[in-house]
Amino acid sequence: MKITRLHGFKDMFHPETQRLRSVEDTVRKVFERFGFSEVIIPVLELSETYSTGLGDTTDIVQKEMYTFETKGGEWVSMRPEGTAGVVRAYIEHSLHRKSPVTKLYYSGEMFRHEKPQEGRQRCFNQIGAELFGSRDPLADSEIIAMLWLAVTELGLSEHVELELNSIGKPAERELYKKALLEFLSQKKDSLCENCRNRLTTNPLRVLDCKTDTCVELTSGIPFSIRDYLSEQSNGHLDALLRSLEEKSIPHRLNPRIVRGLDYYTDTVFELTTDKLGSQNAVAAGGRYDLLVGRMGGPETPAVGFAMGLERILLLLEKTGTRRNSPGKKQLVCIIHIGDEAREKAANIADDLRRKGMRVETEYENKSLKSQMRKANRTGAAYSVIIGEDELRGKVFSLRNMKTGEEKTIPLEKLAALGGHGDFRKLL
RNA sequence: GUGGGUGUAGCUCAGCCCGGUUAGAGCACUUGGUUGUGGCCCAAGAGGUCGCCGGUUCAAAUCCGGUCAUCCACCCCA
Repeated sequence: MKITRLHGFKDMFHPETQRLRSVEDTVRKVFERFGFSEVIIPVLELSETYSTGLGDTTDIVQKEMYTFETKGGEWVSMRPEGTAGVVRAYIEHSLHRKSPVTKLYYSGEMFRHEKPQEGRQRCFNQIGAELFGSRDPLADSEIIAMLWLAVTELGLSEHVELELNSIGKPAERELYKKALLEFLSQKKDSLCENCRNRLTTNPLRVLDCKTDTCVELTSGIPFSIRDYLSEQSNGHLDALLRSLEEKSIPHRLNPRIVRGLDYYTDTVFELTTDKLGSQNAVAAGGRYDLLVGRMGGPETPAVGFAMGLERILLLLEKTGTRRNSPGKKQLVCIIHIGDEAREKAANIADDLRRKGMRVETEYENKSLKSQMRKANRTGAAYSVIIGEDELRGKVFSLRNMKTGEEKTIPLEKLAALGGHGDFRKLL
């Protein structure tokens, strides 16, 4: 039996790894412009970090976490998302004492035991940001502005939509939920089977259903969550909307948005696309004013979001969005003929690499033709050829692979080549 | 957890319905096309337990059953 990777896990190789890192880098730089600094936290935490953080009843905690007992008898879980761990670290290091506002971002792999499908893996990368210490709507607005700038710099702003909503405080939400339940129960028969179950599990989710009859039914609801929000929550939402208008950030108020995590209060938002099938969210977040307190820290308001890097990659691919890649250094291939030349080639390669150049050479004796083919295939800009003739004359042949131009040059010139090793000057 | 699709060379796939000699193609790889020069072209070569197990049959990649893997969709989510 061959050993294979775990179901739902992916190996990633060259051009893709580069694309992912470049997306990550772009986003990271935007975050830093907003004054966020990176936090690196463990992939493994005590399970209660997530059960109290995300809520016992959430799907993530109930059935999607990789949880196991350590030899020491502790129950631990692989992180299914970033916020809970960042909050734990925020509390553990008493960051609230160091500064009234703390802005942190993280990037890394998350683990969820879900059924994999397009745009959904059991291990995926998220980059996310959390702002602690402000309950002002301007903080929400800044977080959203940062997300928007990130997708703009990624070239994706045309392909995504920013949807937001307020789900108020738990007590307000409960009232709304109750009213919703009452309304929906009366029309139970026109709901899809799923939604009939949701009535007992999570009535808010019915709003999210895509079934035609459910959409029709829910769009006829004569009241909205805003009717149940406190003056403060409504004011918060209004102020946020106003700020987004002023920053000209396109957005859509969508009263149907509900989030899967318990910790959100007031603002929730999603960055969605219609180009990834049912995996339509590429980033999501919101405000969570109660979480720090709930996890044992001082009452601290906070807002944040996370972005799925693989989904961003998929979206870039599907929309044919070109990103200018950082551009690799030009490659030089050292080609050798004969044992003596082979060793010489190894030394020249080493020398040029110390000078900062990108250099390839063949380890074994191969024909000139095959080495040239390889140089061509790997996209070398120049070839340095060391054969018996060159060795005897203490020279090397330098070939420009694009033009085919070739010249014989004394070896000392190679040694005297400056830091950048500009071969153009030699030709 | 539920439903559907697909498993044949490193990759993308044909062949399967209508069982039958050494299981194919393209790409990639290796070597060569007269002495030490790449790209195009040409030739040769290497590479496969036809996912696995069992059944039917004189004979199975092909038919049947099971199993595993993977993908897609639902659920949920980034």
